Amino acid sequence: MAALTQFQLICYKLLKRVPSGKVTTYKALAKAMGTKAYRAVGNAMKLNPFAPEVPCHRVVKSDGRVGNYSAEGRIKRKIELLRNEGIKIKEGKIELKKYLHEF
DNA sequence: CTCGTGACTTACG
DNA sequence: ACGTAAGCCACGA
Repeated sequence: MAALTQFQLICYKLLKRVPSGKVTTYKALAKAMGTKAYRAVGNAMKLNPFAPEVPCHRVVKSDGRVGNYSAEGRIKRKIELLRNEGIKIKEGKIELKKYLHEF
């Protein structure tokens, strides 16, 4: 059962705001919630009880790299999903200039 | 409370 | 560009 904390709920809520075809970074996410818990944000994604509801695959690292992914297929799956949304990826990297969504 | 872990970031060499 | 170190926060044991 989901024994969620406030921190998690905020992460998911913000993440749901990200439209399809766009991505966000852990940094932007943490900043939007008023904290520097970049790592904690990642932990929240890992927990992700709202799997398809929360587009955790749209969260990438601040340098444009895909980062990690806990679901089946790991990073491969994440890239596939992003590509499916119309996002082009270069050697595991994303053009943040083009796809970065700011809150 | 202290400690270890992590889907991170930045700085330095 | 690459690897390492330090900093940062949340969570479970």
